[in-house]
Amino acid sequence: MAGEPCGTISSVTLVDDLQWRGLIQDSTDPTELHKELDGGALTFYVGFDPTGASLHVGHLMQVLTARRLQLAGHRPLLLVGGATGQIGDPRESSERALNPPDVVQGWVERIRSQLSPFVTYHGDNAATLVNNLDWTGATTVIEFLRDVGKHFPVNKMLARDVVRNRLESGISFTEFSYQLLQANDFYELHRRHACRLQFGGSDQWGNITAGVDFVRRRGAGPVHAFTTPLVLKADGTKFGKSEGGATWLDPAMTSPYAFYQFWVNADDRDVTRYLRYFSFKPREEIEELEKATAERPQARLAQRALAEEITALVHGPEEATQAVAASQALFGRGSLADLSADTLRAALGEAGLVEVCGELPPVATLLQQTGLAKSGGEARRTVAEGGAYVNNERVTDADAVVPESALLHGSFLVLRRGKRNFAGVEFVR
RNA sequence: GGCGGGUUGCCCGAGCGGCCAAUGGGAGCGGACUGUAAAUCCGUCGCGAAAGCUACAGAGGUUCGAAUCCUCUACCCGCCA
Repeated sequence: MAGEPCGTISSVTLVDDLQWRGLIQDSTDPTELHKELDGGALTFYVGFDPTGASLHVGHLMQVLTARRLQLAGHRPLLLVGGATGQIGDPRESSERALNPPDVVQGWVERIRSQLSPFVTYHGDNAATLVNNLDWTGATTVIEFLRDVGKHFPVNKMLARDVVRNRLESGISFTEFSYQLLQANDFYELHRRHACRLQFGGSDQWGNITAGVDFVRRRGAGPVHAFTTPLVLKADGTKFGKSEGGATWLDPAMTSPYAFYQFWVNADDRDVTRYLRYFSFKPREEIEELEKATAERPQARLAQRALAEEITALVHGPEEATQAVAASQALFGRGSLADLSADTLRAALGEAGLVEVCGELPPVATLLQQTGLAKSGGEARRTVAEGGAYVNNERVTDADAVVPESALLHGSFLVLRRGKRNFAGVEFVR
């Protein structure tokens, strides 16, 4: 897992570094923020709502920024929203479906353990994992309406972008109330842990400033806040999606190999920005890589460096090394037959290896069994389109059975769909 | 509470009794060109080898035949109170 942070970055440079990286989109008071962040140890918080079984690369922005602040000597409170996750932050499009409480509870546990390796729990600025259900769960409706609700003018709440946009299509009182919970979180963390800073994604700006105001209205503070920018892709599609799904941090949902591939495939126009956002490499090194991308984009040096670093950070150095080796083996120039059995097995293991016993089924079935095609029809279509390969040779007949003589090292087949989707078959007699 | 409008495939959105597995766009997938990049062009896009099966919010009904008509239920959106 991620290495133990140990305050090595000089805190004098923190705000400059954050700014150079483009990590600060909005902030409540730039001067004050500067003073706070470049001053002594400060307690800050960032929240994650359990809206699924795992965090994904989109959350990494916040996770790694928290790590960055801790490395600079500040004290992180990582909040998992056991309460807010049961309510749902209003989104632009439409009302969310409520998830059952026990399901949300399960997700809370998973996300807590997922977050924990990114920060350290030792030293003066040890991190703490908190759950807003701890203070929200026991509150009565009357208390909440008196102590929290009273400080929220509905006219102001209605003016917020997301809410305003939803007035046409409709918004439940439940979602409308969401920002009260988040605002109250900031107050509670200020009260309990002397938290003085909250950050989050730019879509959280409204909720965050609501919290800043709320703390002040209750006579506490002052507290500060900033947001990180939304990660945008040059082609306009959503960051974090790849091969038809989200790129998850959970290795069971997105393998370390697939995770590595996600970063390796970054667009030239995006990769330097990603390096600044996500990498912990020093500025000079990142600038070198930017130069390399400008001069020789086809070498993909920046993509490789980024992919290896982030994979190591999320899945550990060993998994990262495996992913690199597997990628080299599969995408390398050389012939597959030249790879040693161990290398081949390891590479295919990363890409996804399926065992087949008895007799080899036709190619279409293999494509389906390895997950390269979702259905038999899709497998056949892929072959018809000329997108199916066995051992890097295009397959023309979906019903063809691969002869045993084609098995590499007597037992392996390398299946490929399109240019970059690999899977392996291990034939067991 | 009353009245009216809506709910279509991953998303948007046509269809308004047979010719509809359902026009079109987007996303996705494949090919060509490349650099595991972008842009572009081409193809493809419910499940099934096929026969066929399952689908147009849900449940019933009318009909030889329904996504299309009727009834009820759920949800959404308006207008009036």
